[in-house]
Amino acid sequence: MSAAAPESARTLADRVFARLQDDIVRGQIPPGSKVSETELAARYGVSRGPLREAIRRLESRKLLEREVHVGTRVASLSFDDLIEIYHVREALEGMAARLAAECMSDDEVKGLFGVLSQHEQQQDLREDTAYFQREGDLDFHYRIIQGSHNATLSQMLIGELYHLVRMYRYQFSSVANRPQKALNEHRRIVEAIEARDGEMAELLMRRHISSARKNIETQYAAHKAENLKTDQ
Amino acid sequence: MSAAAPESARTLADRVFARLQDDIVRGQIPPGSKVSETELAARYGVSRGPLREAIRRLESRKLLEREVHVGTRVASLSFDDLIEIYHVREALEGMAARLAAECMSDDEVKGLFGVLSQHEQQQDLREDTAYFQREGDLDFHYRIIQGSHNATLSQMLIGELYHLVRMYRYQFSSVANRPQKALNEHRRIVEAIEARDGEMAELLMRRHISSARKNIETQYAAHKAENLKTDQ
DNA sequence: AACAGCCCGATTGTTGACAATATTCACAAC
DNA sequence: GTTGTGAATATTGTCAACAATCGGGCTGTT
Repeated sequence: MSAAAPESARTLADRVFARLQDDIVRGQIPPGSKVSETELAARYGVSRGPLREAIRRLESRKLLEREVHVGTRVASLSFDDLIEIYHVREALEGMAARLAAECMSDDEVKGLFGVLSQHEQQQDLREDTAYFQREGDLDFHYRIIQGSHNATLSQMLIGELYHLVRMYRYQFSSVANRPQKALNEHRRIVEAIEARDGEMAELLMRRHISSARKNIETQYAAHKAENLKTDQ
Repeated sequence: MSAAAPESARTLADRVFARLQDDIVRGQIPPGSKVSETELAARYGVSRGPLREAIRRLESRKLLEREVHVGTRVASLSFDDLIEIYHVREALEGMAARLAAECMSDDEVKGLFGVLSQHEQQQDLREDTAYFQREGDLDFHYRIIQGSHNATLSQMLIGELYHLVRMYRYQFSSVANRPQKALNEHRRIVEAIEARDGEMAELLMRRHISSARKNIETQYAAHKAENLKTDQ
């Protein structure tokens, strides 16, 4: 299930935008591959007009890269790109947690606890927590972001950055590999929000995301070392 | 002088995108006004195809709002929108200052000092500092953002948010009204960066932007009170 | 054999015409 | 006077054809 269009959008261009975005994020179209307009138009049963509008929008979201008179290719995230994204996430989601602590309604906080205990139960039930954790992790972060009641912030995180993060996760079949630790961190963030302690919520969220980033960085270092070894 | 296209872009759609964005930001097209595609196409001497692509991209940047089968209108920033943007700026530019302190080259730091003393001189020369301060302020912030060496971060701030901020400033003929205080804050931020103290740089930058936001909020309150008075 | 220049095919950029939808205005009914 | 219905109109959404540009391959020369 994807977080695509509200309901099948009213216009062709919007629909093809949603479908194309989904195909890119899920890796149906290989990252870095060149895509032809006529080919895509045929694939989605659409003329090139609406398709080009969709392409321009996906270009704005950094999911496609265009070279004038040459063509469009699917974005391919480097590790460096991902690190950049995590720095931005740290800043933005930290602020989101702070605002959520200040602005969330009591009902929203209750819902947040619900998500939390649900994830903890799934954690108990299954040893293979990775997959659930992956989507569950997004659930949790989504809720807090929306809880900030800041549409600009939500748009930047959910509307722009998260597609890139999801694409990366599909691309590298990457899963959260410290689920228990993450769950503990989640709980403490929620507790700070419940206590309406914005400063603490921000601090904890930033640590949470910073940890994830450092985790990626060490994986990257290991990966690079591995490649060097096999290259020799 | 605008921060528009690198040089007259290669394609019509790109050119009309840059020109239309400039016209919107500078208020040549009144905020909130409905714009017709045929009208715009005539205005820029372009057919509707490229124009629609430009519109989609400006829609992504929140400079245009579209309603299906109804039309497109120029975005009109509310005070609430601006407050939202300043919260995001606080988070992102705080992170930018931190990264700048860690990543900037010595030359870049030197250039930052140059901008600073230049602004201080202008401040000395003229009592009417407001206008210079407006562009100078952007200069300063631009430098630090680029100094983060984080393209994603730069794109979000310079490529997306700043157009909205600039549009707002044109819309309300708003100028920084605490230039001396801002200059002092700028200097301390630069000093923190020079000392490679990322934590301090972030803290100071966040305070700096937070002050600006609170300033706007009080202006807003005063504005609202004024309106209530005149309405009665 | 290597390289420069040119031509051809393919793809993107652009256009104008056609179809579908929403707004508007007039008119009639209550 | 207001409200609801309907056609007319203007605007957006979509399409297929045309023009401009790039990349690759061929040929000819050195």
